[in-house]
Amino acid sequence: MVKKAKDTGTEEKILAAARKVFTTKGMAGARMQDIADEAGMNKALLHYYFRDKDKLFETVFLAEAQKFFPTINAIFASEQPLFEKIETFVSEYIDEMVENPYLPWFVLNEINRDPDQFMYKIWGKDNLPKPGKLLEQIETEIKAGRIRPISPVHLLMNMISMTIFPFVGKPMFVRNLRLSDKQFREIMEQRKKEIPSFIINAIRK
Amino acid sequence: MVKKAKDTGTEEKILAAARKVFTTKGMAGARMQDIADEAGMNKALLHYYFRDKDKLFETVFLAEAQKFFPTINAIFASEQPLFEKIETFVSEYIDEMVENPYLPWFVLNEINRDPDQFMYKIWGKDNLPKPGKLLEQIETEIKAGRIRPISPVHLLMNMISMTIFPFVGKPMFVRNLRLSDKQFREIMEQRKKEIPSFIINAIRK
DNA sequence: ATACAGTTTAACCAAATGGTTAACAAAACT
DNA sequence: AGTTTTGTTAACCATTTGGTTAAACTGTAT
Repeated sequence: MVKKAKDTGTEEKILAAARKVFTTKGMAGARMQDIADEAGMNKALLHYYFRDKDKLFETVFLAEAQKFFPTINAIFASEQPLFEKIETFVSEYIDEMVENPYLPWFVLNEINRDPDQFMYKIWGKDNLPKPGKLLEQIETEIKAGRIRPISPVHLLMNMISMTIFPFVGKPMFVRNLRLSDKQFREIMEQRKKEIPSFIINAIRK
Repeated sequence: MVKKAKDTGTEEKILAAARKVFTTKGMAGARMQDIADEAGMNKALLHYYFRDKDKLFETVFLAEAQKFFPTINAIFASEQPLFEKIETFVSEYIDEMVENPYLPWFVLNEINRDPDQFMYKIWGKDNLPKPGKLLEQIETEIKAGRIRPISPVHLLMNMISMTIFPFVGKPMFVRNLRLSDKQFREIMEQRKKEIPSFIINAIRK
């Protein structure tokens, strides 16, 4: 009853290939044959390890989605003061996306395909991300007169938007601002400081 | 040689149906039969009016993309002072997207599928959107000491991100913040004021 | 009425695609 | 060794899907 002995890691090869194909072409556009080719093996093997296309996709997708919503709850719920929390959030997200630039597009695509089904898979029924604490913190700061009055929802949206959107719209930005890939990465690196400072300037009294 | 006489507007029906199906399922996920069903007619008619799937898609796509990049160049190049220009941009874009919420996702999806091909189709070879003037304006304001020093590229990215991303990530926001469709629309309406004021607070000295 | 062009449909076709199967190879086990 | 279990492949199958065709229908001009 030992686990598969030798094994060059066929299963891993499949997952890697599937990830590549699914993330670039999406579920509908991906072909099982493409994945088999990419993995350098027979198509039937995909079915041997992962029953069918749906199952394979779901496996890949869940693994990727975990990256996209990483320690989000931990950050939201932590005891850090507001400004620090913003810095942590922005910085960690950008780091993740610099390494996997296709991620936001892939995940958002799925969310759009079937929002309810999706959210349910990621967070279980009740493990929803709770921005509640963060929203409270914002209100507290406003009442204490330390930051300008702003609807917490808008602040949250602004932060998330500025952090994630450049990656979703990367081809657009790269093309229209005539950026090289290296330049783009540098700019994203800068944004880890730039966004928090932008936000803080906007709200600090 | 009169134009097609009668005509209940078959061509328009096809386009409307195709738009609906393509924008919700994407090019790869859309089925010609779906479109025919949606339009209430025989599949062959689609080919009669628009040779093949690619042509039909391109027709729909170009029409939609025009909405997404509407008067963008006019705004960028106008003589309005910086702060007003920001207000105009945000406000016009949000108006457009409130009416066609699927638009950003659809267009960005295509850009990702084939960035070069796409950009080429939208703006011709040279009709690229020129953020140059806007970027200059920003630099002028900085030199004049009226706004804090900030890289124009970041400012541009921030503005575009805050404006567009909430629509791309709508299902995510709606779900996690537990918003009704009506509430979402109200929030977007608020953002027409909120975003410019947020930006101005962030950069004004 | 008849002819005729443009329009619409049902039936059909070939290629693509997800999935299966039966045979074969390689370990693992006795 | 031989036998059983696991991994891998080529060939195959059924369905889906984009696209075609030939016939039928519609209106208009002759």
